[in-house]
Amino acid sequence: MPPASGTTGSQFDVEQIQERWLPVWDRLDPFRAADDGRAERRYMLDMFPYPSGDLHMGHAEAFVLGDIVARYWFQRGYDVLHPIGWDSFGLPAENAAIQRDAHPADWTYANIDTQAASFRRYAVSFDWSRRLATSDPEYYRWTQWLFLRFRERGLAYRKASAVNWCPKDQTVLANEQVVAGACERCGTPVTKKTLTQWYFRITDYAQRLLDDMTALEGRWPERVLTMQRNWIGRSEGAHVQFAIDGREEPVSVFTTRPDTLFGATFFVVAADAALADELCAPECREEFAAYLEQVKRLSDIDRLSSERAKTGVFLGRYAVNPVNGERIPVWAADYVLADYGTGAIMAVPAHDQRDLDFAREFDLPVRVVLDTGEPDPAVSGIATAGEGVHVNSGPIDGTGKEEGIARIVELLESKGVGRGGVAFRLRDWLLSRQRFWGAPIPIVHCASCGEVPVPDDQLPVRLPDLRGSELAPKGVSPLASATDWVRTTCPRCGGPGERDTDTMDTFVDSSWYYLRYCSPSYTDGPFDPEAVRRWMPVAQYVGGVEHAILHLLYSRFFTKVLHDMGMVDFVEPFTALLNQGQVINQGKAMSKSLGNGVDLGEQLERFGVDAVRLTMAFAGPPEDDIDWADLSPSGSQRFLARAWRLAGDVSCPPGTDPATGDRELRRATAHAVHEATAALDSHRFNVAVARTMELVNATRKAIDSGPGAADPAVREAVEAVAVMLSLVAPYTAEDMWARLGHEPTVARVGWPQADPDLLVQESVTCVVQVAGKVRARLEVPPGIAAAELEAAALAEPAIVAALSGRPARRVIVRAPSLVNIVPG
RNA sequence: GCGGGAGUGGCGGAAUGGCAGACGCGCCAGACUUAGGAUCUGGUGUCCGCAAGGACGUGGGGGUUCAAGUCCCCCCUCCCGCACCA
Repeated sequence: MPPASGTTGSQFDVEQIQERWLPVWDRLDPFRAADDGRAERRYMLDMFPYPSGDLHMGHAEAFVLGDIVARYWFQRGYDVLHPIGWDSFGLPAENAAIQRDAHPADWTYANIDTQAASFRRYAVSFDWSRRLATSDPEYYRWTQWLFLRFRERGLAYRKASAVNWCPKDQTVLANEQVVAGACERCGTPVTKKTLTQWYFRITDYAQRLLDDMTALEGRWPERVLTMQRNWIGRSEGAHVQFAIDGREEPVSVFTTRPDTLFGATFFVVAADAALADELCAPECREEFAAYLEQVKRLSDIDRLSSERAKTGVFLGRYAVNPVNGERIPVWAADYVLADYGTGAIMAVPAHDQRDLDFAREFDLPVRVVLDTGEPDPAVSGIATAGEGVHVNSGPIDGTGKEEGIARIVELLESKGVGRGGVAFRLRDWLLSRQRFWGAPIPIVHCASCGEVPVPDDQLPVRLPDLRGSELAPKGVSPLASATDWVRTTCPRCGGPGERDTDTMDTFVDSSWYYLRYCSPSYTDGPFDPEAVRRWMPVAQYVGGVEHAILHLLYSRFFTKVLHDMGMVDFVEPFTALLNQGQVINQGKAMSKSLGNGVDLGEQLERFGVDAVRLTMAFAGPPEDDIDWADLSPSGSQRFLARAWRLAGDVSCPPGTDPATGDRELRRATAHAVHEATAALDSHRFNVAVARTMELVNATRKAIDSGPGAADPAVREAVEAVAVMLSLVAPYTAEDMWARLGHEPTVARVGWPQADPDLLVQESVTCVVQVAGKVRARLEVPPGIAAAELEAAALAEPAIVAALSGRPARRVIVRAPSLVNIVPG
């Protein structure tokens, strides 16, 4: 039997209210997705958490915002999918396991249980039946399955190259995980190491990842789109072939300024590219080898330092400029990147600052081919990279930049030595990790068959049982030491084989979890295509901007691949994205070293769940950072108590027709509902709360000094308050609902409708301005005619006075709210 | 350097080109109280004024408009992202 009354007494007892309603909600399970086709479906997704410990203030902020959206949709009658799960593979679990001499799963699943309990108490409207964790074998089985499908399509492949290496975590990192030359996770400067690793061919999708962003315009934060565009980094230009003395094949370079081709005075190859080694003449070998050693020792941080002088060595070879046949020296340098374009460039020192710096360092010639009217770069040291008129450029002399580019590209194409084209900054996604706690790469290496995929019916390839010090980083994957696990038979020939000992980047796990939620226990594939058709794409995604590139780009890539495989019928997974701001304290990010951390559990203990949720929602626009020191959870608690007391004051019985109630309060209710609805639709949660507060104030006034507690309009108002509060302060709302004589749960009773008749005001305050300044106010009927309003305004004594005899040169009337008189 | 975003009371923040400062915090005063870190009421942008009232006011400067926090141009400051990508 659900309790038909709320907590008793006249004191707002937070603790008692929370204890009362939690078990009731457990029993009712009010937020399970029906998926029965009776209502329009909407998918509200929060970025799933990493189970690093208990929930913190940041989680509280992010999840309350998503929860308000989900609860609002529930109230509006949608069939809402609002799932929760855990991104539960990853390094911290391994470190904890080493420290405690335990298995990473012990720590991981204990933390998941802790967070789940906290989410329950925090009253997030999850469909708990869909709970998943990426470290569950039933989940990573399908991560492995997807990897194999990608491989079949040529989208997962192995290659040797110089990769980012974190010396502390003892693992490779994807480009996206290197921030300013340091490991995104631990901040250790990243070094390079040549290894054979697995990659996803995300570069095949670069153009589509870029193009499809137009559909996200206006629905995703602009800065996220910008960051992705920058990351993909599309450049237009030309590929130009340079013949090299003594080499059969020409070397192609990419340039965005083919119009400056006549100004190329030397040629540079990335020192760490295979090409440099190949091109090096025997007499330069020694010097080159020494230089290469020096380059490899540099960390990215040192290498990227902008103050650093250019370095390089001459390779003893010459390249031939295809447009003028000029022989130019070939150098190796580290300012050219091995993995962008072809790892080689034509250097035009007059019009590219980097090339100019290099030329000045090594006394190479500088030839101006574009007159921009600026000082000679050879003298000033400043390359002129803008617009101008071409000189010393044979057939394109006299042309500008645009035309010069077009003409050169034409010339190159006609001679068969180049073509117009694009280059992307985006690199393929390095997915192997030399770590234990991740999804094993389902490949067997066989001496006679090579790379052999593990057959689907043998998935998942489960992790061996390693624990404690067995997981300590040693530069190769801990899996390699599990010899019984590594040794296997080749699925193809039956001979001896060895398992791949790397695991997948955890971003692979999170690139498809939103699909798994649609059918979390499906056993015939990663997801039931029908369920995905019903729920996807995600209508609203909520999460931190720290995933602007990594997770969101990878998920978009996965979705497009799955689309091409015919498994989904959409190309973008997340229709709308909301980036919540950070919770900071005293102007700074919370941190242990600053000692300014705020403990979520302690806040919840002191102020109650609802007050903390309300404080987060009311603080300001959801995407702004909120400084906890500026806020007042105790003020939130006071407000909730005030709202709660209203429910105890209502004295007409449930079901009373409000039509006979006080019209002024009824209008206030309609107005509050109307405004709150608009605010919620545009994610202005703080404004929605403010409108609820106004209604509480108006209702208090009506009870104490208006029509009184027995007026039916009072009940109508308080019931509206309870429903509006059910999004933000579910405990308080539920208890109010019970005190009003209703059964639980208020969360599913439906959003109030504002009666349009009540939204029309009986009279409107019209502002009368003279020369744009307010000089009088008139109470007028809302339907007043413009001419009548103008006459009334001109007759107003204060207006006559303000005009002081001047005639009205012009009168602007915006009936019924404004009249502006422009004096002559 | 390139790109993105933001500057409104003591504070967090409101405001389809149409009454700037909603709502809240804080503060002041009052009521009820043995008491108040409870509750309720009123006040609270700045300046002048006893008041009525007036002037000024959304980072700075121009502009468009009957009317600008809002639109346009220039400048200043702050935050964020990228940063040898040829």
